[in-house]
Amino acid sequence: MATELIRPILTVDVVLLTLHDDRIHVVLQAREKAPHAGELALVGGYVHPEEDQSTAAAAARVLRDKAGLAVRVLEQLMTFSGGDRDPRGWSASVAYYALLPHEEIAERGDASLRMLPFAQVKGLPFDHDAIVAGAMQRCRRRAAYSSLPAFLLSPAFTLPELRRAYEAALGRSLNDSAFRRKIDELRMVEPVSGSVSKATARPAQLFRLSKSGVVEFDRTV
Amino acid sequence: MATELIRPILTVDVVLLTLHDDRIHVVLQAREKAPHAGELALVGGYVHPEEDQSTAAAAARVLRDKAGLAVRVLEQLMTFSGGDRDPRGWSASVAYYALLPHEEIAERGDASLRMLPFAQVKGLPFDHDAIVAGAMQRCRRRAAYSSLPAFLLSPAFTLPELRRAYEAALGRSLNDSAFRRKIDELRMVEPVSGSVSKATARPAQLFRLSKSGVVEFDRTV
DNA sequence: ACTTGTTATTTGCAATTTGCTATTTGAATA
DNA sequence: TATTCAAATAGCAAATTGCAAATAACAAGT
Repeated sequence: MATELIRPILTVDVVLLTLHDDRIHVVLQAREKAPHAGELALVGGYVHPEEDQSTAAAAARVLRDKAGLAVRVLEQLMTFSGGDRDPRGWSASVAYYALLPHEEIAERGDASLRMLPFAQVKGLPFDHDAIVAGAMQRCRRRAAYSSLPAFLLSPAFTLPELRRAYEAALGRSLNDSAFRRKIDELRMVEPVSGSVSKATARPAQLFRLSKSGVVEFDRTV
Repeated sequence: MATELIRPILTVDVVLLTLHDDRIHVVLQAREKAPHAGELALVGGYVHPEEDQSTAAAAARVLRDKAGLAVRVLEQLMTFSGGDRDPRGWSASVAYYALLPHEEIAERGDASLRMLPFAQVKGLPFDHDAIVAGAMQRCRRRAAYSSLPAFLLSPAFTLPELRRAYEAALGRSLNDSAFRRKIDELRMVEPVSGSVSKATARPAQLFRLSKSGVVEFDRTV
């Protein structure tokens, strides 16, 4: 049957999110090739069936090869498709989102990476604006009942830092004492020895996640 | 570049969910062609780039042509991919889930459709077991803060019916009076003239959704 | 050493939300 | 007309959440 012969282009795109200045930032990279060469866009690339075990593996490979990054959280968002989204033809892009601490980008990330506050991300090529918007919406919702925002931070963090990560992800401020109570009841974190001095005030206790991956809770955070 | 020439197979699969006997059922169809000809599997098919505007359009087309159904809710779940999931080669399947009232299937659905309680769905070909499990998990979570379960019912329904739909979707029983209070506070439904007699007891008021699509709430239902 | 400023952390209570149970209502049936 | 059944409502107890004051720890200046 002829239709089986027409196979669309399959790509992956990764929405890299991090925290800076108490705001979620999107990590972008100037495109090396046409179309839209030179323009800032999501980190992405073709799926290579002969070497990628899955689209998730393709996303991890692209992150590694093009951005020099390894992430602790890489989750699939959804697939964007159609004949108009890419001038090269009918295509489907499996979009992923990844969270990583800000230091990672500076220390290990490719020098070509740029960071933009989410609110300022617009005018990206292809349908990348929609992909970014979708990723933020997913993260917002997921932040409400999971440990996801903790992955915007280093493995060891303070409770005020964790609260600010949640606030940035949720887009609203949280009551501090209620937040601590919840984190405690949900058994989300455990203390690690050491503390952080914030220069001119009482130092905060350091914590780490009690489970290594993203945990979903029954209740809201 | 050679890798651009190797394009994987792209398909869509739809997890059709409905309510029967207060339990979520999955609608399956015997496959017409190899591989796995004759076996029950998800309704699905190839994406046809020349006629499908998007994978969502492909899913709607497949539902229409292979199952004879039009659904009010068709949402993307996620994409399943890899070299092992289909003997025809490296493939990606964009999975969707759809909800529809039980009567629809009997009245308009193709005669080849079969309905199985979710708990009994296993041993499906390809990775369809995983796709069904993913769809149920997504629906469970989404049911907690949206009007999704209402789409398992006819457009006009009673509050006891709506509660049972939520209970089936959430997998736990709900307190009746607390449920009514929530539905009221969320302004989810509005009464329609007429009522339903349940044979031997007080008839229930009929309601319809106040918004036509799936609505997400800030609070839990 | 002592005071002041700043942020972390704890505590207690008020307000809200939720869970539970009993009561009332409306229709079919005997 | 009395009885039965499920729908719908009402009222209170328990749990959760929001808020604000009190306390703690450290740095820097007096």
